[in-house]
Amino acid sequence: MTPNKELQESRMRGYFIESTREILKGEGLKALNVRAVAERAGYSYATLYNYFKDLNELVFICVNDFMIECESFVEDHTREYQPGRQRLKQRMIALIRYFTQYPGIFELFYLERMNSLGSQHPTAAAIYRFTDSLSEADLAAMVSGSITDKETAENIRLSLRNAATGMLLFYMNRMQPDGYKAFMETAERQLDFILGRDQA
Amino acid sequence: MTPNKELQESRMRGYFIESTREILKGEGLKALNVRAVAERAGYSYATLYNYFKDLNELVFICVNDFMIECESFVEDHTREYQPGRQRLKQRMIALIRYFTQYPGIFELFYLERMNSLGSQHPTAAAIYRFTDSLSEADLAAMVSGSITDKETAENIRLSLRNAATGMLLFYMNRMQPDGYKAFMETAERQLDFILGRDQA
DNA sequence: TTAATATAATTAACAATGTTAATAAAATTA
DNA sequence: TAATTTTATTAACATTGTTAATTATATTAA
Repeated sequence: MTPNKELQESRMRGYFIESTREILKGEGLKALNVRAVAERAGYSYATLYNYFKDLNELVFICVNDFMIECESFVEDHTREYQPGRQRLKQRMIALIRYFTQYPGIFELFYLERMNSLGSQHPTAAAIYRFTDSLSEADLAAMVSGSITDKETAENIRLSLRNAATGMLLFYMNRMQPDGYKAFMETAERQLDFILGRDQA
Repeated sequence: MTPNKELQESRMRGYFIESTREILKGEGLKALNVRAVAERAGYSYATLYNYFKDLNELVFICVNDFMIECESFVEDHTREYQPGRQRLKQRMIALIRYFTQYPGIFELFYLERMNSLGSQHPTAAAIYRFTDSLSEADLAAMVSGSITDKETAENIRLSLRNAATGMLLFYMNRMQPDGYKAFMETAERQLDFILGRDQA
């Protein structure tokens, strides 16, 4: 019987990745450390280093997973809409919902640790383009449907990105506006303001 | 001769505060630690604890100093303008300039460490209101001059705050858009978009 | 002025965390 | 089954924040 080394290794990696995911989703970055990850995975802290270069590697893997997860979440919540302005708004709302549900993931994406590694890291670049990738299709539809011109679409793209991350940053870091409901109402008003009123 | 205890203590505090300011402005948060602050101040690391509760206290003092400094910077750069939309735009540009000049201060204001302390801390609240306080007067002027209605002014206020912090966040963390000049052009376009074209 | 006391500063030490080196355990092969 | 390779664990080190113990300095009372 020839042991399947690759399968074994991939399982081991999986245990640590799953453990990291759970901590990040549950308690957030502050609670993440090598010993906590290893303990939850059922191994000693040093074992982790047999499968990953360092803790950051694990974090990056999770960031990529979360991006995919968030994208699916947004997709699932906007299936009934046609590409265009209304769907774009709903997509942004879904994005905001996802992050308020998992504040630790937002923190991970836009704050702290990303800092520690250089900006050229592919994961950092992917995060940078993340909200853009979510708005891309709808903006294209709006342009081709002559609802907006190209330049405005570009401004909307940037404004949406800043509005989403900005509002979440302030909401989570300083808990303002106070309470989820008030926050979502403000968010919706902001989105309407950026996306403009009916005009086509 | 009766020694002036208060003067002595205030001088000592000053040495540590100045040291902290220099490190934050120069090398940023990552380089800030108790031993570095104390060494630059010319004392042992433990001496710091005779004058400050902990490193965070020192950081908060600096945050407040930097807010005042930034406010003066903005004021100095917009003296020639009348209150209103044009000045508001210039004020935002000045704000962005200040933070690009001192990335460490931006990082300090909006990222990392603020996290570590609760959101109820008065310094956190002051940061939250910081951009609002800069835009307040001009927005009021725009409303009273019937250039915008109250609701729009409120939307502009939020959008400006998000745009400023959002663009800086992306620029500094991921160095995008590439280069200072391109960044400032994008920033100006964004501000124009948010503030709206001539309409009064 | 000098001994006693209070104040202030320093070194030693501890805890938490990331990481690596040395050792032990387990699995594989000859 | 012994030798070897692979994998996992414990020990250990570095960094950082913080506190305790110790030493040095300044102040006060005789």
